[in-house]
Amino acid sequence: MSETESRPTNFIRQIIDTDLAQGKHTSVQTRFPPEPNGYLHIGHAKAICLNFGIAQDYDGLCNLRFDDTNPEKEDIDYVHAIEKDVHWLGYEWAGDVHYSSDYFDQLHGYAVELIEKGLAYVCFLNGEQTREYRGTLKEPGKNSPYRDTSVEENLALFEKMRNGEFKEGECSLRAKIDMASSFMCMRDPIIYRVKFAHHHQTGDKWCIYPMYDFTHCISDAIEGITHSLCSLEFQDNRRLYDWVIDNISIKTQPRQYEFSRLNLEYTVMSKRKLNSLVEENLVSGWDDPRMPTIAAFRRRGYTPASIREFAKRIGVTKMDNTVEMSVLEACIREDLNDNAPRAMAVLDPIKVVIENFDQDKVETLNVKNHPSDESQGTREVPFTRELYIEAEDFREEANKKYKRLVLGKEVRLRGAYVIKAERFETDDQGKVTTVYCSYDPETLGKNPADGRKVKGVIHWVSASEALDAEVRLYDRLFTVPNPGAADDFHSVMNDESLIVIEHAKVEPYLVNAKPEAAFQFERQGYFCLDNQDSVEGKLVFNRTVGLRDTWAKIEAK
RNA sequence: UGGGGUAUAGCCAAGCGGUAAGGCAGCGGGUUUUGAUCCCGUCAUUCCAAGGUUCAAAUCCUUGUACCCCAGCCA
Repeated sequence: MSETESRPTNFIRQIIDTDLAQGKHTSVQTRFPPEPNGYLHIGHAKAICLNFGIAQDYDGLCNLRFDDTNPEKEDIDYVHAIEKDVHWLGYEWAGDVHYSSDYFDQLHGYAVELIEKGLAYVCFLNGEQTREYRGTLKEPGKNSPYRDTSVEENLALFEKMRNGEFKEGECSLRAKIDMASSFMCMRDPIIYRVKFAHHHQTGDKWCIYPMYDFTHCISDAIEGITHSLCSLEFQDNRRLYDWVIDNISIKTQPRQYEFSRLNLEYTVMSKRKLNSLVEENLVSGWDDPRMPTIAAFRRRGYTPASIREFAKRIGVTKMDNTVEMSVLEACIREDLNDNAPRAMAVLDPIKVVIENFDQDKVETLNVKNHPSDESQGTREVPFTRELYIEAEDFREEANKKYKRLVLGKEVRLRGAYVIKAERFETDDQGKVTTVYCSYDPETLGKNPADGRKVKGVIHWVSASEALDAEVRLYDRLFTVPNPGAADDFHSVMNDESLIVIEHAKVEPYLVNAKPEAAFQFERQGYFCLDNQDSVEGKLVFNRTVGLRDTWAKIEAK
């Protein structure tokens, strides 16, 4: 696709422009810093495109850094999944992957430095007491009784913490700042806690782990990050970020800027809710095509370019926002309209018998793979006496607005002939099973010579040559735009978010389909082969997104 | 009067004292062997509200209002 050529403009890029113009920086260094405790979702994609996009446009660098300071919640599997997602989106990080845990020795050193400066102390208040001492939003906290322990003793105590001489929760290292600060995070925040946990990178080397606020700013400084971009909820934390940097002997001064997270209509983005969808088997897994995860979008048939374009279109601001699904859908349709080869598939088949076509003949038709892009070539599509068409494409009678096959009238078979419905058969329930037609052999690749107008065009496949395929039609997971606001999201789940069509009929050329590669099934939408369940002998297609359907609107009126 | 943030169309979003970009969605029309695509047209006399400054205000000032975030040894 042709991604919008113009460079995005947003308040962060304006800050960078100013910094560069004023000589505050000569180059730009950003980072994408996920905690490896889950799968990336479309909201992370926004952050990835922001950070890597800025690095690209400013000839700078963007690091991939795993913010792995809480081993209990993290797993090496997530780091691999995240690396894959970032690469899939089309980005390359600078040098090796970084980990906050790479800096545990240095972090420890800076903690000791704070203690030596009288700016940190070991506190033996338990969790409950710590909370009580912290005060409330409107009332100041009070000083910990351990706040005035001598530097020497704190040094010894911290050493004992490090050596595993205290139990988890027994004590913590706290920065000595201001228990009356209006910023809750400045009320002597805990910067190290005891955890006898095995770490996926550092093994059992440590039994104390640094907290986010202490770690992140120092990691940024160590890596020479110039602009540290994070989401809005860290605005208060910026005061602590700056306090730490200002009070340790480190030369670089990274700056933190905050932007708003992405919210998407009809889905949820919180890790907790996504996790329960998986845990409760409400979806098949983290990559269930209905999920908002990167892995799910990949499996569903979204392209990296479409996600990047989406990130560009939604912009970057500090405003709370909830983007409509239609923006995402427009991005993938735009890409796939240009790039997806066309094919024909019949999802709800009824038989058509062309009575004046030879019984055993298989005519090979050459059909264009793309209506306007000649470079995509043609393919061979077999035409036979018996075909399948979509059940909804035939009616015994209909008004002039219905441009499909009607008894006694003509319609064009896409890429083939004009046919006329002569009679039909139904089953016991009255459902049409077979339509007997005649075809006009003079209409292949041209209109009827006598000037008859045939305005309808329908898709079809050869009954004998078509392949069986399972087709999965996905829809939004929830019935309301903001399911996150519901008391119980279970009550607003869309029970028709997945419709499985077991026996769809697809044209034979689709046997060559590759996982995740898109096709447009003409008149229906964009589909790709499922990357998990499609195996030799069993084709499984996922609907990425339907075509715009103005007929549905007309019909609804 | 705890603090930190944000208010521009249905949804995103430009705008940075000189008279409201763009995208998505919608609506109307044209082309079309996909009811797709494509093309054309249309869509904020007004920027949360009310005052004020100014020749000129979405932009500056004042006072309000609404919404989001902060009291994890999570990130």
